[in-house]
Amino acid sequence: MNAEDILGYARRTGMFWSAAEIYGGSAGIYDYGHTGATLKRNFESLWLSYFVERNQNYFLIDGSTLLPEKPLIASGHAERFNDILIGCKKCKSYYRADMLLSELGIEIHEGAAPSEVDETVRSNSLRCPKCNGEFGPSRAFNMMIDVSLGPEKSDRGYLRPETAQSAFLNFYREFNSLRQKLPLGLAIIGRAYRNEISPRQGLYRLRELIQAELQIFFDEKNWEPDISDYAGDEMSVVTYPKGQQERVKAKDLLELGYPGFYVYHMALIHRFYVDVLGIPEEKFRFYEKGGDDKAFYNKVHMDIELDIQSWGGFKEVGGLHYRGDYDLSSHSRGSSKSFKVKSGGREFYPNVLELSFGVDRNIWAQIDILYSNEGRQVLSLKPYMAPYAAAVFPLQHDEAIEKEAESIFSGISGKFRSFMDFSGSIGKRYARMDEIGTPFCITVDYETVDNSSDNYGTVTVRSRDSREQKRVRVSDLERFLSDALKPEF
RNA sequence: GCAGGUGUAGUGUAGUCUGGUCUAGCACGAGAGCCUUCCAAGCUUUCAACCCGGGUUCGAAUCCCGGCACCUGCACCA
Repeated sequence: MNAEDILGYARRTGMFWSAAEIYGGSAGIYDYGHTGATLKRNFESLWLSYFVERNQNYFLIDGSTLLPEKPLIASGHAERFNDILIGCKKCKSYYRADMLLSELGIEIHEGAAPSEVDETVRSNSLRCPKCNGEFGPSRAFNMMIDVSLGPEKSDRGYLRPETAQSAFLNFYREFNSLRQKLPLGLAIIGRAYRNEISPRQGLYRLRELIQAELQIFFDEKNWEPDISDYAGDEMSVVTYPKGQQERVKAKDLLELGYPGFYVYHMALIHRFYVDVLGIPEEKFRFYEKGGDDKAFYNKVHMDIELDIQSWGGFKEVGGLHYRGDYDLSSHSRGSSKSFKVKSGGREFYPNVLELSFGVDRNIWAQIDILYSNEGRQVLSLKPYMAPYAAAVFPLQHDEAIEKEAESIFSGISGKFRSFMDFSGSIGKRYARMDEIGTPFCITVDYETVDNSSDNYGTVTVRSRDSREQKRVRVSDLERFLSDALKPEF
């Protein structure tokens, strides 16, 4: 399926669509509908229980999406997001002023204003390297979305460009509140904002996006998660600078020199995608970034990539970044407070390992990879991911059957997200549930309500993928569902 | 932001070049009813669209202008 097909599917089935679409919408801003919002929530809770809640040292926090200017100056975002763009009047090519000038061997101080860039261009009589055309006036382009605060709108703030900053800003308080133990993991699931120039391809490049991030603060010299269970796990990795995709075992990565804690989390992430979400092995890989592609503060930087047909191949859906002590040291400088910690007779800035996931991209990826419209239309989500856990159908229009169906629905609907439908043929109702990935359809038939039948008090439960049915006692339904919906980890 | 393309019911489309027969067709879909003892069946019936604004014309889905949005490429993507 291409991106258009997925958007059509998503609109039709209540997954997501352009925000404010009745006014024509706006690129890079999406709303989730009744199925999409639940799918997203399921992904978030699964992520939370898998990566965060299973570890006694990791905790969920929440942070404001609106931040004052200062922390974002300290983090480097204000400066680095403030590129100056300069465009050729003739061929309309745009350049980043700092890159253009340094290529031409002209020095200009960092943070130069557009007027200074224009003056430099004028005094050096610079022209477009492509067509020798004249440059128009340069202008600042800020990837962050700024807001003005206060009655005079005099205080500048920004919508946070990544959730990570909220974790760094709150490290000090949480570290003390949690009695100064390392490692300490702070997880945030929330929204972030970037003024992307050209948001496209559905949920790939968004101006408002949802991130699920876990920032783990640790002592670089003293963190060795037990990797023995994972040593033999084999996964696809493109290492830098080799640039070739290979199958590598976790223990081999250790020998290649990647830190143990890094490899441990690679294996954890790999299992999350393949075992827990059901992504086929060959559609998952790590892609190591180096050189200019790597953020300067990262010591090791791997993108988590999935092979997504509608996006034309392997695309980034998350990242595993060893950020060193960049974050706490820069906020120490920025705030004039020390975030060094004392441990083992040493005083140091905790290092940070960041697990970062784009929630929207992961939702799209699951639809892309797990939806099939060849023959039957089925979304093969893991049962615990599906927007509805179960649907309850009366086989036919019949008073006793419908009454029993309603009673079953009210019995399970508070515990499992459930759906009920009385209309149309049974096959059509099954098909509708297949399309949005409902793993189980519970059908009340004549035997259910016939006390002379051997099957009295039982219903048929149809599995989405096999279409097979088995009879389950109504009184066992709750246990059946809770077993079947248990996440696989 | 630049260039090109596109914009018709919930979805996918026909019609646009060559203005009228378009009271906008089709398929899927959705609703109501009938039928039906398990996989999008059938029958009856209903619902629903020309992106927005202006202009030309006796007459505009169709031509022109402006806007908005989307798609593709370029540039951008700490």
